[in-house]
Amino acid sequence: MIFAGEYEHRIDPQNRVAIPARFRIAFINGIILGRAYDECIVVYTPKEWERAASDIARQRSTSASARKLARLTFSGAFTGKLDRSGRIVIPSQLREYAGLGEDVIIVGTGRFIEIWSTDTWASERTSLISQASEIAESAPKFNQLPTQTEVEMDE
Amino acid sequence: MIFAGEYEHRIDPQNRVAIPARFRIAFINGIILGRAYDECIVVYTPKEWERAASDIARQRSTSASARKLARLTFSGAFTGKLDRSGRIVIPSQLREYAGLGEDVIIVGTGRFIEIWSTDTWASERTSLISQASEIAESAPKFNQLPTQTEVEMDE
DNA sequence: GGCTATATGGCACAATTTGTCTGTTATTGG
DNA sequence: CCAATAACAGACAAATTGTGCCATATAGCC
Repeated sequence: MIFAGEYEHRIDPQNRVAIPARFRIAFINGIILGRAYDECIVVYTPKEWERAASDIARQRSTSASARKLARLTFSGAFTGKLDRSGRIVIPSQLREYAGLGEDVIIVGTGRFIEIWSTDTWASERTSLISQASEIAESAPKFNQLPTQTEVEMDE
Repeated sequence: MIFAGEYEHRIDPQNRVAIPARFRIAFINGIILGRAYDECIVVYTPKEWERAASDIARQRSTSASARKLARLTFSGAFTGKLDRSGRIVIPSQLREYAGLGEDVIIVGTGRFIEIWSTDTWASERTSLISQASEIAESAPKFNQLPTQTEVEMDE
């Protein structure tokens, strides 16, 4: 499944937020929330998470940089599952990291989802749009996923 | 099982600390605490400990650095098991080494867990996040564990 | 306009964490 | 060698937190 679109949602007093209904089938086997490299939360499907995590977990821990990468990646990752009404709990560490208030924006970004604070997203969005053609130009041709790693386009 | 997330816990007057409930199934056959290469305690599953230990023990003892590594690793390792409420006793040597006070942070870092003093972790965490992109790029693709050493992503 | 499906608020139960207590073992001093 | 005290390990219990379930309201769609 390819995730796309922006959706406005609200975090309840118990730190839960509803995943947009159209995305839920992708998370029946669980959901992984991670600290993104940007000021937001990444949401992985188990499959996508495995792809991102297994290489990192396999590294030898005698290397300091390997340990750092593992720590960075895994310390910010939380596994969970949807409740009966399609919600997930947002761990406080991630809420704080992404500066989430009550209102959040859930953004589909292809192979995964992102959760942004409304304000942060607003400025990110503006900046993206205004730099659109520069961004498109800088598309890296290297550093791609293996070609046999086919992305499933439908469900 | 892949360990992930940060969890705040407290050491009781008898130097015991609870392992986060979601991690416990991995330790039903025992638990090994070791002096980490960084300022924290590493927590291995028996399986993972065996893998790490045999890697080191296999080396020729004609090499001075191999002997030192073995000494460093094994002298700081303690075996134990969880009590009925999922707690382990932290040996005083390790407590002192990691500078643990009452409050500790238990961090999942992939194949094992780490126990940090709250303060030390706070600064490590900040440093990791601020260097995130450098760390991500420095990821060594070499020096991985054998591929047949599959990392189990789910329970 | 009504109906279906989705989002959100609240509530109750269950599980987890942590503090305490007791029994046992080891150690030290008489 | 025995006894007393201190440390440790195990078990128990309570309180807080978290999780799951249900009900209601809202929005979108036919």
